[in-house]
Amino acid sequence: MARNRIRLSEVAREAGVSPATVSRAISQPELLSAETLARVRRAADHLGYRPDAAARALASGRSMTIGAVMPTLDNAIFSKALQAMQAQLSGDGYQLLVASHDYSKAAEAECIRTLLARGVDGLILVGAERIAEAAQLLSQSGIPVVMTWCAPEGSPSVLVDNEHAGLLATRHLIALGHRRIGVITGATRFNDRQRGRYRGVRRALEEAGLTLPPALACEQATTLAGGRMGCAQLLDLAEPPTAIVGGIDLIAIGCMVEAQARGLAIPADLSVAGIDDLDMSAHVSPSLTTVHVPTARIGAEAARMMVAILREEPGPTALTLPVDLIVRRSTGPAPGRA
Amino acid sequence: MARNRIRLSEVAREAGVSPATVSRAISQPELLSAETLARVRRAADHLGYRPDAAARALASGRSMTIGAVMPTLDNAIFSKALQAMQAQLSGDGYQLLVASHDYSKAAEAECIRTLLARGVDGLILVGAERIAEAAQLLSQSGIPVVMTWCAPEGSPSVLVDNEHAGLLATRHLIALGHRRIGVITGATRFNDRQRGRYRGVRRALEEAGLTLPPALACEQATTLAGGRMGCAQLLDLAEPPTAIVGGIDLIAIGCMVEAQARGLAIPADLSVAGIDDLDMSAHVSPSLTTVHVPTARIGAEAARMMVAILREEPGPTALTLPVDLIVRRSTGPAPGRA
DNA sequence: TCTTCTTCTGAAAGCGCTTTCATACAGAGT
DNA sequence: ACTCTGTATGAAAGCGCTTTCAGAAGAAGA
Repeated sequence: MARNRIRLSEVAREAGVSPATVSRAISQPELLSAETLARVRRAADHLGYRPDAAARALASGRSMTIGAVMPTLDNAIFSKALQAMQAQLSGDGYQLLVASHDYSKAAEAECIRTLLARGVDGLILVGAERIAEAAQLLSQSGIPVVMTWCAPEGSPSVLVDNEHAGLLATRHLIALGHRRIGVITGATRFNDRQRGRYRGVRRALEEAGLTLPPALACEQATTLAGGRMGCAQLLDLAEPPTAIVGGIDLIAIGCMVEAQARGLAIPADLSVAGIDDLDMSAHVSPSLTTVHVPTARIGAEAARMMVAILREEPGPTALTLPVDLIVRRSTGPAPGRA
Repeated sequence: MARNRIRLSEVAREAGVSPATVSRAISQPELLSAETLARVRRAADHLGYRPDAAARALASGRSMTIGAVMPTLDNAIFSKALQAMQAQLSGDGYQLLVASHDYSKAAEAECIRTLLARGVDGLILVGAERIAEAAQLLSQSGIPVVMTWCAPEGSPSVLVDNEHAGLLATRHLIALGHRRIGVITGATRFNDRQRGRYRGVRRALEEAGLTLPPALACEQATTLAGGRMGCAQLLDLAEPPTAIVGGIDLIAIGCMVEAQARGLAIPADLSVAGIDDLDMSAHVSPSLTTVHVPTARIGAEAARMMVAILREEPGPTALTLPVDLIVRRSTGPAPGRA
């Protein structure tokens, strides 16, 4: 922190008012007479005054900082949400403090601890599931928490119905006549989003009286490479599936790449559907049928909700954003039913 | 900020020492006797004491916070660098304060202003070019700045040789016999990285005695869609190029998608090369020939350098990371030279 | 003219920590 | 025994701002 900066007291002297008045000019200008306000502003501009955030935070008990804890930044769905959060928050004078934990629940707790120590005014988290220590830190802290993607009933949240997303993708494949449908998800153990999507897939199959043989379901890293590996595994089965649902688009695209590398035509030999609707999904070839998840809006709405809560504005404190099926070229009739 | 937190003075009372001693136990434990230190630690653990970051920042003049100003988070190269920075910094007890400006120089200056007001101890920036106002803010602030990707001589930086990257990609195409080579870059006006790459392309062409007709060079958004549009533009020429260099992989991949959508075979009808080496570039079909840029390492090294500067450790203050050509399947001999 | 409000401004007490300076004490040297 | 170090701790003064409380000044009502 630069120690040679102009201080509030110097502005006060320059403007011929007390420090208290300068402080009010910054945070509660409506309390001052127009004339005084103008004088203070002129002095502040003239000296190039910038309030010291640490001092303000200490004196006021508010840091104007929101913490965001994400699994990773290295995945468009999260970096996009973050980008939207940041844009929304900075419009309201807040700043984002970012931490990521690479899908480790212990690291997540550590992130939360660090951000709390930084005195964030609120915390935006991904998913509902965390270790007891983290949950305790949160409840002790007394600051508002907004959860995204998944959340328990009753807590402030911006959600998507992951189960419904899985359901939509799978129903679409069933409607196309597919009966052997495979599913590749990310690790479900520490990831309630993937778990919900997987549940949706199963429910759609049950609805249609179909079963999901264990061999047709596998878990992989939530990356393109993971998708390739999962697809390879399914295609190597004695009875490979005619369609695959990927728990996220990255996995689905990995499937397509692997299938094409093996000389299969998509969708003639294999249909592939994803969930997320990344930018690139419309551009891969063939374009990917997927379930659109409004990632950026999740970020923006979470930020908006956080600010509303901090300002104690009334308003809905739980929001579920719609997901919808986007049919493109990567899915088609099951072989033999064209 | 929670106001019901345990304070340092309470720990002091519990441990039967002065507040100064507790403070030293936190930041300069080597000054205390083993016995006192243990007593203070026990008391702190027992009460669940967490120091208040704002108060520490105010009293010490150090916020233990580093600001990072990125063009966007919605591009893997930056989110990956950020992820690496964050991992590196948190190991050293620093936290990242992130801001993004969507390639607007005015917004960038505003980001810098905001982060400085937050009292960051250092600033990591992308690119060397910024408006005068921003440059002035930086020099006035007196805090260390590390620039990444591009930087003027003499300032602390972690660079890649963008010109060399453009050169490598283009030389490779020339070696394959291509003579009409098109180039699609991001806007070069406010982006010194893209400008450097473009320069490299031109230099390679000049070396080979080739020219770059204006029609074969175009600027587009640094997105997949931008690549598609640029490619469409080049392919619609009376004499389209036989090879295209994309200023970033995203553009190159967009080129491939567009060319394939028009029924062209890659690389038989058109060769495409990118620069960056995104994860996905190895997995698109055909896999993309590109110049590897060590994005994550840029982030990690910038963070490391920043900490070293803050600790006044000696060490190199400018680092240039190597780029190298990765030949994959998207480039091949020029038509008629197979 | 004298209250009674209202509106605006100032004085001063912190916010929770760090850090300088001073002090106390133990051991070493003479 | 007496100074001289050096080490371990404490007292107290801030860091730069916010906010409570009180007071001044002017407007309005009686």
